[in-house]
Amino acid sequence: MSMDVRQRFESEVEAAVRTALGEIGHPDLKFIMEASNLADIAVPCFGFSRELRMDPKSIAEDLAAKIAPSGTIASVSPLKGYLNFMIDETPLIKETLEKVIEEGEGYGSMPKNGIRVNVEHTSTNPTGPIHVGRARNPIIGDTLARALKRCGYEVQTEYYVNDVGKQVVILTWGVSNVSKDAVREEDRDKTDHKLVAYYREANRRMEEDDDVKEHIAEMLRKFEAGDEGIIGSVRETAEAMIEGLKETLSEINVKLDKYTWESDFIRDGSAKDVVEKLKTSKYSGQTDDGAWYIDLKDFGIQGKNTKFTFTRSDGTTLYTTRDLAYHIDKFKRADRAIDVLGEDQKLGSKQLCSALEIMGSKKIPEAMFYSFVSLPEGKMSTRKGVVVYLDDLIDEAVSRAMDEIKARRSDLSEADMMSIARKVGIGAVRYNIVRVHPEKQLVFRWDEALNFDGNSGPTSNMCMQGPAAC
RNA sequence: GGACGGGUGGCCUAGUCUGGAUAUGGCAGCAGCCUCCUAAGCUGCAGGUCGGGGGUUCGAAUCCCCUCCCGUUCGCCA
Repeated sequence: MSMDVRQRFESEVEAAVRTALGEIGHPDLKFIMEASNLADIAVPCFGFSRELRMDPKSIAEDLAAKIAPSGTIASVSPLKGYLNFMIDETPLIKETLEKVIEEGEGYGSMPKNGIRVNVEHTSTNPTGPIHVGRARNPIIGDTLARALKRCGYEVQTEYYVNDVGKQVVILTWGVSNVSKDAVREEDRDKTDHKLVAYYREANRRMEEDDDVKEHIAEMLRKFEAGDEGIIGSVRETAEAMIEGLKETLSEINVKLDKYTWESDFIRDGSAKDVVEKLKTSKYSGQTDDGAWYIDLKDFGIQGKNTKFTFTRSDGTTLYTTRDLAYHIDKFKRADRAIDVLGEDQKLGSKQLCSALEIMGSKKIPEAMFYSFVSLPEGKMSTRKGVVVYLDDLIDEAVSRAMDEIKARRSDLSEADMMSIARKVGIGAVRYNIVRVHPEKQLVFRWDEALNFDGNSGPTSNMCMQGPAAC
């Protein structure tokens, strides 16, 4: 493959500077080339001062005088100690356009590199609809996955479903014990929205009624003892919830390749294997009650408690134990694993990595963290019902886009207008999330989230589609 | 208290890893631009010295040290 115009420009600049330095008697001086908004390539001459015993400004002037524009170099000029090179734009534009036409949608993609990357994202607890507090997760994850594909990686996206533990058991109790009349009818006809009402009611009753509390505790004990009936009904509830979440995700063009269920790692015994393996480690120990832990103080974990518990005193496994089994499984299928996680998972993620290291895993997952989106009035909570659902945000975005389209393109059919409104509205939502650094705290405001002006999804869409339309 | 993030014009934000020239955009504000093509747009004006203080360097938003504010976290929860 021959060099493109840009690469040619770069090597011509490098050669020209090298030659000019030779002409002033210093052919071996090191220099850097950088992009700037004043030049296509700039070479700062400050580093030469010491050696040449001259001020950078004069050096740049001397060097510029010795370089004549040729080939792809359209001009050379000295400015305040910099040597500024401009590229000849005509061949650059011509070549770029030719390439865009030739490669079409694939333009900008890198060749396949054969590296398998697993991107785990979303993985929200199946206890309620996705709310905007966590909406960063699927959007960042999906965008990352798409970018990695463009970079030539073989990408698989994956959702880890937490169908184990207290929260889903509470939900399951609610679904089978709370009557339909006891919950407020949800207006949205989706399983996640319907089921969350039972979750809230179950939580409320559990707090008020000790019998309910005991019943749920009993279910949890049976679950952990491996009671197939309970495990099965919890799984069923979680599956129903996931169906609703999948609909939401598909609304924002997110489709995950694989759903992995936490309970599977209990059933297939791999969580137990992790336990046995960790017990043999020199870092492991047991409390008086019989719970097992590993001490991670040698692994950069600091604080008053450096112990990471991996079994309860009754020998049952914990979330993180299962997560270890899950990551071991992932690495059988991928060369790299990237986990998109809320910032509350930072310590857990670190512990996971250390434990994997102790177990002798050659591969360690990479985490990408994001901070939760909050409301002006504070944090969102599914249990308390203080939330803005992603579904509502999507609807609102699409409806606002629809208003705009109606106002300017009344010639289109209703169906066409709707189709455009969906693309524009959803693009606005995704772009609004992905445009800011993931770890930056973000407060959700309707007018900002749905602003279609300036630095927004719709504007970038137009920039992309404008030229194509021509 | 420890660990880990974030702090950039009135508001939002890029740049920080890999130190360079007048610190990137947007929103809001002001002044303009459609007898034709998407004005969800464009042009111009005004506004910041990058939380604060030291240090390294010819040069610091960027590296080092100290400090303040905000967030997350430190469960035999998930």
